[in-house]
Amino acid sequence: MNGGRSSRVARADGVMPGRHTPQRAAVLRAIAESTRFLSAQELHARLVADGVSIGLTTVYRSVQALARGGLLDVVHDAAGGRRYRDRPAAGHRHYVLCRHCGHSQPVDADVVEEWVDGVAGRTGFSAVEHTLELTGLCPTCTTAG
Amino acid sequence: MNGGRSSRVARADGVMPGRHTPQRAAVLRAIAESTRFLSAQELHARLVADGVSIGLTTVYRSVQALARGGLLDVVHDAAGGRRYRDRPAAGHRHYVLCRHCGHSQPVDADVVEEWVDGVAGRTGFSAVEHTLELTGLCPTCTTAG
DNA sequence: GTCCGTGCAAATCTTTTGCAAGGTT
DNA sequence: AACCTTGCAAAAGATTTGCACGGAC
Repeated sequence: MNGGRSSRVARADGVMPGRHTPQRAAVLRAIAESTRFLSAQELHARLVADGVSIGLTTVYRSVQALARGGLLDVVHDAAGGRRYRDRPAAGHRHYVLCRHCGHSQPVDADVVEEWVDGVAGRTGFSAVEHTLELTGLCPTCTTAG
Repeated sequence: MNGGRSSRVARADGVMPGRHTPQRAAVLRAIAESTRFLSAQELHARLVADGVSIGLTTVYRSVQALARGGLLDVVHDAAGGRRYRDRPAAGHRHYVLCRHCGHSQPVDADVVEEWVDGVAGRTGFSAVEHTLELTGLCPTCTTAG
């Protein structure tokens, strides 16, 4: 999907920094294909199941780099582990995750963003950053009961 | 587990599930005394430093029970670990944490709560729950920094 | 050719569990 | 006396790191 042939740091291309390797391409692809937040372990299992030869360590390092670069969004699961999902567009996005099937759906959180901007002024804190995680039961799982 | 049994000793500062022991009282006291979110390990270190005889396991079990009972609020630190703080009043509260000194300050998030209520209707998800964490630099650290 | 990415094993770290002893009610 | 809580040691996991090799540029 990306024609990332440029030397490096092809941000506009949506490619991770660093060299182009089959493993990284696979991680990127696997993440882009899921609407669920996946843990590094799940991601690794998926890749291996798909016949990709990749080590768990590499998956960890990949998602780490991608998250650092802002290409992935991260949430914490109940156990405290990290789960990743590709970030649909530039900027900060929030999601509702289904507690039952794991499906995630972006939600428009402009109201929250604005509120957060105001927090700085109201509290005296500076450089305020935020994390917002929503969970629930998706329409399908709600119906299926 | 806990489950609101008939506890004869209703404490002035909150209901401690289960029996009344010196260790639990100490955990409760230590948590109530701090405006910082503390990890189980930090809490344990503090207690021991204060001369309280208590095991790390007990601290873990205590915060676990307290959080489950809604007496503590929880956040995740950068490493994914859990940190606890007493919940100032009934209901759900949110805070801004100082990334430098760890101090935390409750913020009024009614706007967000209302927005969250609307998310269910807008997305089709049901039983929506949320987690909101804010970090920044507190006034003191902003000035000093 | 150089440097970076990979991957295995081992190391770390946080949190949980088994179980016997002691405290509470 | 009955049952719960404690706490040590060990277990269970998740994530990171050391190091040597192979591929990317």
